[in-house]
Amino acid sequence: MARAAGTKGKTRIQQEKTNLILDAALNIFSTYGFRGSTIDQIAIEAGLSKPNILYYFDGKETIHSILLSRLLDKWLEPLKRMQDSNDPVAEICAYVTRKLEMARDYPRESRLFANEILQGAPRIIDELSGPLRDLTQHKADLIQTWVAEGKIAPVDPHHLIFSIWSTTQHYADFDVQVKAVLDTKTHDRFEKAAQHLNKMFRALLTTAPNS
Amino acid sequence: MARAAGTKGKTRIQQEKTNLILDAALNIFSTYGFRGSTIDQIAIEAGLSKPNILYYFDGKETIHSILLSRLLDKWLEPLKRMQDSNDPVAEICAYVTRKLEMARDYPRESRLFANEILQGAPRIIDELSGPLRDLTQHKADLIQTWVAEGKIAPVDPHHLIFSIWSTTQHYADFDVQVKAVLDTKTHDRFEKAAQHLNKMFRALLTTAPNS
DNA sequence: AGCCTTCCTGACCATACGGTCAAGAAATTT
DNA sequence: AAATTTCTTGACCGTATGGTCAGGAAGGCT
Repeated sequence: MARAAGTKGKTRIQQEKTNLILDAALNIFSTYGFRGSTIDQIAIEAGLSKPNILYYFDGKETIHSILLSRLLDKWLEPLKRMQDSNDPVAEICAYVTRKLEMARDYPRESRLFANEILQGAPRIIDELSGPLRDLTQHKADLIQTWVAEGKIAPVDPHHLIFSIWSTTQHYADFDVQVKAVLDTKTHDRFEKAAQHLNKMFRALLTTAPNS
Repeated sequence: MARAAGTKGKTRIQQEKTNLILDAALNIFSTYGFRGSTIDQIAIEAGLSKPNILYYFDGKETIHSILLSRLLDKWLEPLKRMQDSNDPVAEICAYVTRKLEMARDYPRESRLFANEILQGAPRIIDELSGPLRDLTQHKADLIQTWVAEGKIAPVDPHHLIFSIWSTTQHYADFDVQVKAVLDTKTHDRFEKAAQHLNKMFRALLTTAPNS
């Protein structure tokens, strides 16, 4: 009988509980993946009973889909904001910075997404082949014009984007490994990462076309 | 009563079956993660019965650990092979190439590893904090000497290594997304990736120290 | 062939999990 | 305060899953 399918459905208590549940579910799903998570875990995390969870949502699958669809909006936003500019290098570096900040501030979302992709993206393959592909193509075209105009060094736009995605999300998805490797000096890893990535992409984009 | 704990245990039939099972298990575990995989799935994949799987291995957990420990050796090898050289840039780029080839030729291993890390590395955190950390530190020191000698541009060795790991493994772990975004022109993605990554890391390592 | 070891499986068990439901507790409305 | 709606949960159900076991089949050795 799940009441609140949409977020902005109804009563005050529905608002509170649905948010509470979705937040708890995000913790669990991002940590253990879809199959690795149980409704009981989510219930405990949220401080509610299992039937109470099922009162607000139709089922495990539904909760997961809601989290995924919410995520995708937030996920594409930094790329959307990359626009034409007189200083493409700065524009791209700004995108890298935004993406890294997302990895720092929304690691749960990053891991939820990574879990889904890793396991073949069964629930969001359509989003990937549709909106994500279109947006990426659009921005790749933009980058291509920058290359054509000689504003940045020649570069494969799609693979540039892949490099940005992978390097930034790495600090969320592989955080355990990053911390294990860096060990004690782990506090400023995001600042160091920002400097490094900025340097790397700047170097790539400003290299002389020859060689 | 699982007979063959080690690979090189016993009879011909044990050899064949353990290899068969481990291969099937790698398919399943790398696709669905540990919790998302079932012994029945592995059994079907291997063309054996569930009790037969349990005859050769103590349990689901054991099979998974064996795969993980095997993986780690293979995983660290490309980095181990990065040695001091008169041409550090070539040395590092060769490492990038080797790593990308591993992503291309051993995507299952890459995904198995990624699944484990993503979910907090519960079963290999000791390996990360021990051998992986030591090796990484050792190679970071090597890179640092190259920087000190002015042979490569100043760069944070650890974050350089992270960038190499993330960009190369991306083509295995996020292959579904890569293919969805590239769509039709997907056949030569590894060649294009190799060119792009080579260019990127070469640019980073040969940039003039100023700026 | 006969004997012994290795290999294989159907049937079974205990637990975990997703999900349901009737009935009661809180809110909210009148 | 009574009536109505919303919220909550203990008990329960069917299935899936990891794992066991006794007994039989197959392979190897003399």
